[in-house]
Amino acid sequence: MASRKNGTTARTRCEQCPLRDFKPFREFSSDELSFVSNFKTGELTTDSGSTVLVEGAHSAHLYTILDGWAFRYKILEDGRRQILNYGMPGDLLGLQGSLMGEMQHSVEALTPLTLCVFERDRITELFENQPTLAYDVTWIASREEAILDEHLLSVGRRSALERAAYLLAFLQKKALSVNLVGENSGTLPITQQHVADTLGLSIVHTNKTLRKLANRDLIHWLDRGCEVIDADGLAEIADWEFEVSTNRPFI
Amino acid sequence: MASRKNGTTARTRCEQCPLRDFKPFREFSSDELSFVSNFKTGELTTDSGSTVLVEGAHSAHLYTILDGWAFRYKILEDGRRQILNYGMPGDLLGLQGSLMGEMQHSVEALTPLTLCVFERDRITELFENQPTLAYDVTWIASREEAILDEHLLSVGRRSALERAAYLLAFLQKKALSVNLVGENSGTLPITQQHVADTLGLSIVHTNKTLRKLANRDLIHWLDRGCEVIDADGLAEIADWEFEVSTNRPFI
DNA sequence: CGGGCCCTTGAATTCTCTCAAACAATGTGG
DNA sequence: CCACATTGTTTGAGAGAATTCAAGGGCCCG
Repeated sequence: MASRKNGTTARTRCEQCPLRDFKPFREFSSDELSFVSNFKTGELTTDSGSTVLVEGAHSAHLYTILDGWAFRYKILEDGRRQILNYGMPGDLLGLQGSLMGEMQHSVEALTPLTLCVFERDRITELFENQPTLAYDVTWIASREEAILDEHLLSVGRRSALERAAYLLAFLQKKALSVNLVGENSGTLPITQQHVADTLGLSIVHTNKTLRKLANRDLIHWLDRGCEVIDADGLAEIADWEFEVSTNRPFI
Repeated sequence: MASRKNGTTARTRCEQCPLRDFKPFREFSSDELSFVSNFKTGELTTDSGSTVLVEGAHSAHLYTILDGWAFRYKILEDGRRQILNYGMPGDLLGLQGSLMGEMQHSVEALTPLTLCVFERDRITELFENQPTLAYDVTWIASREEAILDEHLLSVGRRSALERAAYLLAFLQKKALSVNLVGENSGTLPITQQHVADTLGLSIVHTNKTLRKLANRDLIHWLDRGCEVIDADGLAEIADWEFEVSTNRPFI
């Protein structure tokens, strides 16, 4: 288990949640807002690199990312790791564990994280009293599924270059939507090992593939991060279109 | 668009749904049952090979498989196809489209299918009046996500032999749970092309890989189907464990 | 200053793909 | 009933992609 800085009580009040100002998210009714405000039992801060949720565990909590980057992954017995998806502000962590008992994947912080903490046991309350929020939760689960579909298509059928292009375009567009990077600024806080473990490639081949993208001036690879220069160019290589989802929910 | 035999009104009454007799599914309260019975607007029968849902479409319907096999897939512009998952009795089709507007993948019948038909627009009713069923829908979405995670791990990190072993073990166990095959009988109604498109391999290499499994007497490959001899042996090769989910929901 | 982590590169090996060809089973029309 | 087209499986061989092994360099931190 990894280290955690601390777990203080709620600092950010839901009524003043900074995420509500972002374009992509939908508005809450005052009823929904007060429910969520009460549903949130605290806030958790973690170091970069710490493990937030562990495969096999029965976590008592459910989190929404308030700030920072995370990733979900699974590992085989001999250590081979597959990164499944990345989490950014507004993303829900641990829903699977809440519904199905045991976590089937782990979650690790890519940067220092700020998480809103919810009690797993109280999710029934949400379904019983807040049908619109329940719908939102299902929407979120369904969206995650759609993204996994796209990842699976990528890993299964795209070439190494296309895969890398897709991943970086995806991360850039997603980060952009929640202001983690700007249109022409900001870096993705990942290493080439993360890219390799997401694409299902070795680190050596990943390195050579990223070099090709860098040589075409689509990205700049920095010390431990990636600056995306031309996300649309990347998306084009991958034959991928980003669907701009406005009005998306979060809890 | 593919051909369809016909689309008659409900034949099978929910109160006498044959799926309710299977071990893995949970019981309904009479209230839930009457809601679902009313929620179901008809029954649809399709030929093997027909397309049930198309990527990009705004389907007005949502289906539960009552009988038969199906698969979900996505294709790239140049025709490369990735099969995402397989559908069997009790599985929900088209939820993503219902929640997010547009279908992001297609669904095709692997055998003749019998589907329960629901109206997309009425899903809000379900969330508003049936919190337990709403929870079930979320559970189902979440479970699909967990399966996709496992597939992604497989395609990303397992060797060709491990991948094939995992897939066949998965299909066999899943089919077994809904009586589509017996413990020592029944075949998976797939071609090697389906296996290839699921594993992200070429058909030639898939053929050679399946041959290895057949030579070890783990499977028998028939004309257009696969007979699994030793599902546990396959699962062992893949370092995979099937989680027996008893009491799982379906709509 | 040493150790650890990350990026980079070359070379040999292994895996997987494409191309090509054949055969078996099925179905159709004459 | 046979000729023929179609679909699915099988095999070999050469080409291409990706892996492992190996090694070196840069940077940060204790």
